Amino acid sequence: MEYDFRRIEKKWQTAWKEHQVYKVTADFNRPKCYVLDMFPYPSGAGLHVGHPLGYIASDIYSRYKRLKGFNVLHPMGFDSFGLPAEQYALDTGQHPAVTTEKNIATFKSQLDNIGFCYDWSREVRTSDASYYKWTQWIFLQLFDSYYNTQLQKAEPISALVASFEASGNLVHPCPGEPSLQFSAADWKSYTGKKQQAILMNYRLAYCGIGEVNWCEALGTVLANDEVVNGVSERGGHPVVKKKLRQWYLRITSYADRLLEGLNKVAFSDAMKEMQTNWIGKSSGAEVDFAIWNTTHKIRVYTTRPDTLFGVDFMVLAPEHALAAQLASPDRAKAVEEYVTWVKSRSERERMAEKKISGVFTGAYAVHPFDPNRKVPIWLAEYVLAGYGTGAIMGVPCGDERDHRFATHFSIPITNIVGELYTGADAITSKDAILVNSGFLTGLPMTQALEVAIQKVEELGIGVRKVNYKMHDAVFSRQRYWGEPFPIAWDGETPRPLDSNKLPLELPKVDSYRRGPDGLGPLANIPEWMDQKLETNTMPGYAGSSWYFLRFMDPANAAEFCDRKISDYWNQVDLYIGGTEHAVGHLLYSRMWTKALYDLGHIGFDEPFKQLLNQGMIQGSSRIVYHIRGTCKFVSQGLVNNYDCDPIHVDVNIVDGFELDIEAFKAWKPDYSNAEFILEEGKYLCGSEIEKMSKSKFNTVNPDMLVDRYGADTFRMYEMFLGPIEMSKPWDTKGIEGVHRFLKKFWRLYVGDNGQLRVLDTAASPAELKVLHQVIRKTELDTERFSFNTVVSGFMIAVNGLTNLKCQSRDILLPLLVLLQPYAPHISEELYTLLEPAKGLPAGPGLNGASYPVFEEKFVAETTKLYPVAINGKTRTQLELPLSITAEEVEALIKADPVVVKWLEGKPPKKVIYVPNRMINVVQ
RNA sequence: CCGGAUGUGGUGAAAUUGGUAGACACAUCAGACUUAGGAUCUGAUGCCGAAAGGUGUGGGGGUUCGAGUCCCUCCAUCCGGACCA
Repeated sequence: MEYDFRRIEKKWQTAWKEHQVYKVTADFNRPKCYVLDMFPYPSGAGLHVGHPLGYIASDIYSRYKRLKGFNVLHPMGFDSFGLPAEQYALDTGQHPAVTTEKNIATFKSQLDNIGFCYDWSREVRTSDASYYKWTQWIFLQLFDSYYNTQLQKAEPISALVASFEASGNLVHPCPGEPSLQFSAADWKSYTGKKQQAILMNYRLAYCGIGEVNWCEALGTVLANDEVVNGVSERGGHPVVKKKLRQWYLRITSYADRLLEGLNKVAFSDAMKEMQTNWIGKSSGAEVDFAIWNTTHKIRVYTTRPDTLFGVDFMVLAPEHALAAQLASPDRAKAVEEYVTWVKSRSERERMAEKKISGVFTGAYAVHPFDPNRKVPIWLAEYVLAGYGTGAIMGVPCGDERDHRFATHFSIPITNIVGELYTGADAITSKDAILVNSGFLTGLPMTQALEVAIQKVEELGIGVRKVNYKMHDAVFSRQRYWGEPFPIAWDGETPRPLDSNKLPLELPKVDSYRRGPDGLGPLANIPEWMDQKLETNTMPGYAGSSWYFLRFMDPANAAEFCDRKISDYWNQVDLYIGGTEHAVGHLLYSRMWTKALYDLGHIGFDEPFKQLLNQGMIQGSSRIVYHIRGTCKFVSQGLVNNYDCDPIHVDVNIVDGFELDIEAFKAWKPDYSNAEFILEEGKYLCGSEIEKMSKSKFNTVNPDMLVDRYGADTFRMYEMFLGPIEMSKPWDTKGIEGVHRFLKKFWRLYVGDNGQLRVLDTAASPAELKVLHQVIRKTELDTERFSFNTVVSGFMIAVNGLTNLKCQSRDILLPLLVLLQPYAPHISEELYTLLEPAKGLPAGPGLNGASYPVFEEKFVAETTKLYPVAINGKTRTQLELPLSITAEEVEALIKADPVVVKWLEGKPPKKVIYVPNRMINVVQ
């Protein structure tokens, strides 16, 4: 009987569903394990082979942990709010809820095909009102809280009000407006409106004014990467910076805890580094520079106050409040032109720009330590308004960018490091001894740093300052398909809705066009506006910042999650997803977790104990070459003879590199009359490794592979491709090898006649050795997420057992348990054949089996085949007992004919013997 | 530009602490069985060479008895950079 994967897989998927095999409950007496995938956005394109990579890994790990006796929570849901659905609605008029529902159905059926062990009874969707009710509730918690810097934790805003009433804001300086100071009496004298405005500067979720990339023609706000050279990527319409009222999360208050928290989680060093760099903590000072002949001051932030005497110019961000005012009459026009130009550029473009640009304002600042020194003030796009104070002091001698700037604009450079500086490159090290630096001259820079800061503070022209590159997260979008804010406006003051009014449901709209004045589409609804409700919606990361909590208690109508239950399931033990979420999603969910912890709603302050990043599966595109001005296509090897354009062709109609010509003609009507110039009777395509995407026709649908080879083959092949965290191109060809393995595995149990081959005969030592080797490998490598080597381990074991003609139940039964996490269907089928009384539905099935225990004695060796190297090059091998002594080895080696030959009769200088490793003879 | 990652046969890759480079597969070639093969099985397969042997983990340099692995340096590719999710 052949391995009939189609019958087997359908049968068990149905049975597992019917018997609710994967349903889990919080069982407080059992050890738990929470394994989570980053839930997907259900795009209209459906799953391609890149998506399931992480899901297969987490499924294997979940099943493995279950066999090891853990109560495993392994849920799945959908991040179902988002822009593509809204864009699709704009284009086609279909409601996002409808397309989203359809897309989710596709995703689910595709996922079910692969045989995942999700507990679907726990499914959540961020766009369901029953879910976003709690997203809104958490938002209100953040709105109603502030960060107590004394206690380093969030507290209800009522505690802050009490403190204001007792002692003004002395104890709690304002994070949003540091210069704000008031007494208890002041506070009590303020109007309610003013009090609310002050509290807004403390709230963890707050309202402010922000700049966005506004595209009038598209009627929408664009992301940085959707803006290219000042115009929209789609359509090429002009884009301008527009000021809008925005909601923010005060994530900067958590910056230090987000940094410290990295010490208690098992993320990769690369991931920790990325988050650390994103937070970008630095320390230094803010220093005021007076402006020549005016009363204005420019405040700069610098991490290198020790180089203050090397200041040769200042640069303001073109958006800086003083930028326009500073320009001298003769420079005004140039300044204005420059500012206009920069405003059309995205932050990304500005940072990536290699060409140096800038404009002199005509104004000068006064050097803070030397009132006679005039420092020219420039504007340049390399200084960003959002970082630090939006102004820098230019020290060309000590900073590479400043050096390039000074050189480009021929600004004279002051040397403060002496001979080290040759005029060619900036000296960025902190090791130099300062010269030409007033009271700092003669000090090493590291010491001067401290001296300079003290002097700055002493003179009252600045303060010591810790700075973060990270800024508060914009939490509102001028979009439709997102969570509405539970906020109603009372004039200028936002009022939270009562939590018993939640959820504030997203209303149906007739049009998804923007509202007036850059407001979101909700502004088009009269009933919405009548209630003065907020017209923004929340961003994509709102729902995904806490979904791991809802999975624990998904149906709870009274709370976002029962505390007893979240205490049990606790942190996610293993979180799997792509590095593209390295900073955004992970930092936001870490912040939300910390805030919920501070407010006493959960008992842990890091959401993810361990993080595994899967690599991206790239597409391997296929290219055909169209001869310009004809309907002919030329094979890849002959392109040089023709004038042709490369065209992406659907990879699914190419076998390896050979194009299926008939399929190509049928692919698009334009090509029905195509002619081909072949080489050796074939049309060969070119190839290119790039991101998998529909537009490049290089996506491969898992359904097709599951249909052709089965889910078990597909699962194992995805793992077999290579290390999970590595990016690699997809190549369908290799799947045959894994499929052959499963057929071979099947034949180990079932003979050609369809009879079970398994007997109750005792296992031989050789068979036991194979079994225990594979137990060890599977266990060790699954624990360290080296799934690809586990698959080869299985292949080696099956090759070994086939050669040994193994039929012993003692070997073949435990082997099924080992394979189950990787290939659950074939394992379940064979298990039921071997153990009819324990298989479903009579018993718990393989899911209830327990993991085989590795025993060293079955794999122990007494000898080792040693490689023998002469001067580091392996020349021969020698089988020696492991118990042999170094003296004995040396004697044997000196007598060995091969060794003697290579030494040409001369005695060896030294024999290096590393037990159980190798032998090296040094001459 | 900034940040992160990765470079090993024709291809995907493997290689506890530095210790036989290329396990396991794909592809290719040869053979067996077969009416047939896109089934199955056996063998070969880094490169140069008839062989002996030489050479080989992106390039260059270093440490070491010994380097894919450690150090320095250069190059290439991929991913991310705050309104795509």
